[in-house]
Amino acid sequence: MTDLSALLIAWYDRHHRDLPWRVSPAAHAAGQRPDPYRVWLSEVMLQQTTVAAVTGYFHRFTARWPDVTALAEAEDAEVMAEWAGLGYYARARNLLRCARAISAEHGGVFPQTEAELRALPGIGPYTAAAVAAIAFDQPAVVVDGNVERVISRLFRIETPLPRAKPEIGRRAAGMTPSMRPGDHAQAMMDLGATICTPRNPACAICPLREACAAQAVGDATSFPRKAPRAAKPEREGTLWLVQRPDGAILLEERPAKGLLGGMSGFPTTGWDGTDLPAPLAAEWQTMGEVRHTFTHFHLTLTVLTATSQGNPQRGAFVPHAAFSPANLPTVFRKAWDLCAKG
DNA sequence: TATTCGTGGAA
DNA sequence: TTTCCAAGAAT
Repeated sequence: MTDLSALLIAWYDRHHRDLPWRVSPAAHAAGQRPDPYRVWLSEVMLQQTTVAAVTGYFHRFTARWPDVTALAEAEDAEVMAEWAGLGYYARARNLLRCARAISAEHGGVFPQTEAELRALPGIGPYTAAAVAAIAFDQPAVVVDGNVERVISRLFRIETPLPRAKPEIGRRAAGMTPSMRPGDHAQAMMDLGATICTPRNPACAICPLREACAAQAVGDATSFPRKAPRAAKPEREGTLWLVQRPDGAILLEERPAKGLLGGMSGFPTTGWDGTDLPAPLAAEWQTMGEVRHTFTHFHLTLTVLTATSQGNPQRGAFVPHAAFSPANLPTVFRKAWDLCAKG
C-alpha cells in the first residue's frame, strides 16, 4: 500500500497555503519554529470560522497584544470589543481565561503536551492536538471538519456524523506520521480546504486520488454522511436605541453567559418570550425591523428610538466619542445602521 | 449524547 | 430567499 502521508506531504511542499500564522515547510525545514501564541490564537479564531474572516482579526490582535503575557494583562471589555463581529463570543472569554492561566500557572510559557493544553479554557480535543502538532511537532492526531471530510471520502465511511467520529479518529491516527506531524496536520487541512472541498471537489488533481474509495465510485460529494438538521424556529423582540441630546448612546453589557455573552449592545427584550421592560420612559419612534439569523434561530427585532436624558433602569450612556458600532455584535450593528440610514 | 453558541460568503 | 457550512468547545 502506498504511504498516504508521503503523498500528502509531497503535495503540501508544493501547494501549501501561505497564512499569517504559519511557518512555510521550507522555513520549517531550515529550523524556524512557529510562535505557539500565534498558533494558538489562530486555532481559536478558526474554530468554525473561515480563513478569510479570521485574517483581519488575527493581524489586529497580534499587533495590539503581541504575546500571551500582553493578552493576559488586557481588559476584558477591550478584548471583547476587538472580537466583535467574529462570533462565538465564548471563544473570546475563554481566550482571556486561557492567556491568564498560562501567565499565572505556566510562567507565561505554553505547555507542550496535548494533555496540558487540553486542560486550558477554550482548548478542546482539536485545538490541543493542533497546537501540539503544529507548534511543537508532536505526533498528535488532528481531526477537524476538513480531516473528517477527507477521511470519510478516502475510506468511504457510511456511518453518518457525528457517530462516525471514533472510526474517523482511528483512520486519522493510522495516517499520522512520526516525521513532520505538524506539516501532516496542516496538509490534511489544506487538502480539505482547497481540493477535497464540500462542494465540487477537485478530485482530478488530488494527490490521494488513486487511494480514494469515494472517488473510485465517483461519489465524493455524498461524503461525509450527515443526519438532517432541524429547522430554525422564528423568534422576535424589541430593541431600544436611546440617544441623549449630547449624542451619548445607551448601551448595556449582556450577561457573561449565553448568547452574545459579555458583549456590549442596545437594550432589548428577551428573544425567547422573556418580556424585559424598556430601559426608560420616552416617546418611542418605530424605525423598522432588523432580521438576523443565529446558529439555531431566526430573529426579527422591532427597533424603537427616542431622544432622552432620563435615568435608565438598565445600561448606561456612553459618550458619542467613545461609541463605535464596529465593536458591537452584528445584530446590534444592523440596528444602528437602520437608524443611521433612516 | 444533544444542545447551545455567530457570522458572512457561496450556491 | 434560503440553505449550507468553516481549523469546535462547553455544558
